[in-house]
Amino acid sequence: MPKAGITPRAQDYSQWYLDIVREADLADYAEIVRGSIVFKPTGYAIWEAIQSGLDLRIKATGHVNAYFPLLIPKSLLLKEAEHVEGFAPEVAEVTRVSGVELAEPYVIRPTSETIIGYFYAKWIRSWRDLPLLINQWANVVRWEMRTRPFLRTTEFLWQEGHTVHATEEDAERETLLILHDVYGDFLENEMAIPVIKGLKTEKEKFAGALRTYALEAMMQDGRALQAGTSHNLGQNFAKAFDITFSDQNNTIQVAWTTSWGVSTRLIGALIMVHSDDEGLVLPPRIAPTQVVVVPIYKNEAEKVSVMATVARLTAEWKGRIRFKVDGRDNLSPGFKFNEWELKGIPIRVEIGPKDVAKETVAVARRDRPGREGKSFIPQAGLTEHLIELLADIQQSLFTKALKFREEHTFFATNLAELQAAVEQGFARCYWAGSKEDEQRIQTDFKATIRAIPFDQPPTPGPCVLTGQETTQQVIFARAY
RNA sequence: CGGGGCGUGGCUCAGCCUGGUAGAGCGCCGCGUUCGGGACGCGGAGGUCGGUGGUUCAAGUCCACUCGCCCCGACCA
Repeated sequence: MPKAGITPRAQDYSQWYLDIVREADLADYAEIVRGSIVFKPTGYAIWEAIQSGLDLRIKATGHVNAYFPLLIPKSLLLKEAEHVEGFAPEVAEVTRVSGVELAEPYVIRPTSETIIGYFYAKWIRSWRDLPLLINQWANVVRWEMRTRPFLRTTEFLWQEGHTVHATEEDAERETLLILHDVYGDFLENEMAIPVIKGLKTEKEKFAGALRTYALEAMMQDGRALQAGTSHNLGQNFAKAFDITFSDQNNTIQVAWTTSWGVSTRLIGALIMVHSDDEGLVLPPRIAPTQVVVVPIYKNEAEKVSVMATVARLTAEWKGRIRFKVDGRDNLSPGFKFNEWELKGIPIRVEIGPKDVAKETVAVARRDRPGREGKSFIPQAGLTEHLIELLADIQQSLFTKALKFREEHTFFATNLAELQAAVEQGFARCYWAGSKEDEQRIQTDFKATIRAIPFDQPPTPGPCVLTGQETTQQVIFARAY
């Protein structure tokens, strides 16, 4: 039974997504600021959980955090030709202050390669200064044409890593380290989102990059969402910003740089991968609250004994389970059950007079909504049971998402199959086409090459478009 | 930016065609009864009708402009 206020996915997937955002109280429209949202406390708490999981991994791989200015002199942005061209349409400028025209306008950063490049050129003198491994948590502004809460907003929050290396190999190793050990590990193990990792085509790569690697996830409507990118910038930015160093032989060398980022879009991915028609579903490792306790009583005497039991049981949870007790007196238990399901709390524990008498509790798991996911278990050993259950929910969410992706991925040998596949999910196929061919597929089928996956076949086959023999397979999909 | 739809109490919407001074349900506040899957009764508060300008004796209603949101498309994390 779908919740009041939530459009079923099958009826209108876009509307379902917006309903979840509103009903789970994640965000509010900042209708006075075009394309912007307010991250409400529940939505921001999810971002904080994402931040802490990523920050841990970013630091574990040797990076440190810093912060660079929001405003970038316009002249700096213009230094890398391909980069300018890529971002020009979506850059906002500050041209006047107090009514007076500025001698040189500033742009609000759409990303920080340019201003960071300027400072890196100042800071780096010797091979001993390398590698330089810095990350920043920041907001950026891109004036996109069409916005959607979390998935694409005018201003968004993200982290952007910017590193400098002495050799091309080092830069490439860094780019892949981030892709696998930071993003891939975090997405799959913390967010329970299975990803396809691979290389972007020339058409899809970051403006100014040598090559771009990305992680692509499948949403429940079969569309792809780029969850993160890691760019090997080669020497393009180093040349434009004069990032050079003296090597061991005292020869001046141009450095190699990388950049990589994930954004608050991940919250959108989280919603679209796991949630259902009952509301939000949060993986336990990301959920700001993992267990909610709903006490049940109908008079003061029952309240006293129930709350005593709640206090005794939850005392053991501190430091092991993130939980809260819903002590609101004005709402019925049934209302609370529905509300916490809507908000995606992984486990609900109900404790009433019968449980006090029988030394049991009712435990409901969110990944199986309604009464179906509810069982009565003894109070003895409850803490361990809940911890195991959280791990089980985490695992089953990942397994379910992976199964969905596999069931919606099809191998295409011709254009008709390719079209049919991208209407359902991902199309995997041999590809030897040009950039123009890729554009044609996009025009005809609304699908783009999301990735050239790392796992490639041992044997060649005919290109889905040209028929030419090739060993390269790609993933086509409609994308967010 | 192009095509379509929509802005009226916190939310969902009616009223607009055919101008006459604003309504419903839910929510909210108070009191009481309730409480194991979205409780009920009684009483109450709450709206310069997205904004600006115009037409008119009179505008939520008609006209123009503008801002924002949603859907589809092109651009993108």
